[in-house]
Amino acid sequence: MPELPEVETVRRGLLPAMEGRIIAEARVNRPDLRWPLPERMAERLTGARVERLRRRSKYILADLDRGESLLIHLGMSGRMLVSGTMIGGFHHDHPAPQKHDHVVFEMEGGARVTFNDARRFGAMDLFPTEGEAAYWLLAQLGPEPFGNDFHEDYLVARLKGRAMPIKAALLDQRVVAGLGNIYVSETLFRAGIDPRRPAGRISAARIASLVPVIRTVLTEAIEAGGSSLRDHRQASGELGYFQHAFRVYDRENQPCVTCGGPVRRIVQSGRSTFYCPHCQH
DNA sequence: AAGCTGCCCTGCGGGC
DNA sequence: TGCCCGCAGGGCAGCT
Repeated sequence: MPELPEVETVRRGLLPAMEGRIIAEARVNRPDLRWPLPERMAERLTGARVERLRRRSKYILADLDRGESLLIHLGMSGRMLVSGTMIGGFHHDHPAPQKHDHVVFEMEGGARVTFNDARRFGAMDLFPTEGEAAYWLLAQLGPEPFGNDFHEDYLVARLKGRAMPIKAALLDQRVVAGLGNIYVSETLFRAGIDPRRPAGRISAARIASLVPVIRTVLTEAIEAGGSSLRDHRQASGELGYFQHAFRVYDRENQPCVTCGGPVRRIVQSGRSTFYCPHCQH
């Protein structure tokens, strides 16, 4: 499900319930998600204070006051839902427990945060906060799209000589962190680049043009609360609405917003790509 | 070493 | 209504 905009939307929704607050009780309803949960996770979290709630790529990171950080990944179907707080002047009651509620945080002050993940491609782990750079799930990640390390010269150099299609290259989290299947298709459409083209054979100027396009697409998506196709919910349970702004994603055979020709769907490395063969070269 | 494919898992929509 | 198939916002592991 969640790419950078969805994860950022969830993080922002969790901030008032979690940042600066103590986890009064952590409950773990099963021993594993994608991988086994860390040893004694419930005990290691219960009583800890969340000093900061950050995002890196598609991961939410909660720095605790005990030298450890909690990593949360939503996989494809993961949700983090807040209840028991005031939202927009109304009290948000605790809902009935749902199937696939795998981890629950009761926060001091009455908020409850529930991690629900039907497909269980999500993950949680604990790592030493000081050891973040060496931590295996984060060590290989490329620059954040909004960070200073992500710029035109970097992207041109990083893709130079690469034979893989530009679609696959932008999906590679070592090149740039946080893009997924939706936003790569949307980015390449806006940049007018054919997703099948070998990354290293696209002119430097056109590769450079991807940098501001990526930032614009992600910014617009965050402002819309992400894209809700199937699973994505904000922490409040609300839907995102960027799917209404899709120009090509999930629009197979519908008219291109620019030329009116049909949007095409192809499969690249096992995943759908949507593009306009008339507008993208 | 880069670049493929398979696979983890559940749920849903469409066709018959 | 039920069954089967294909497909889904990710990314690791194991090949070539």
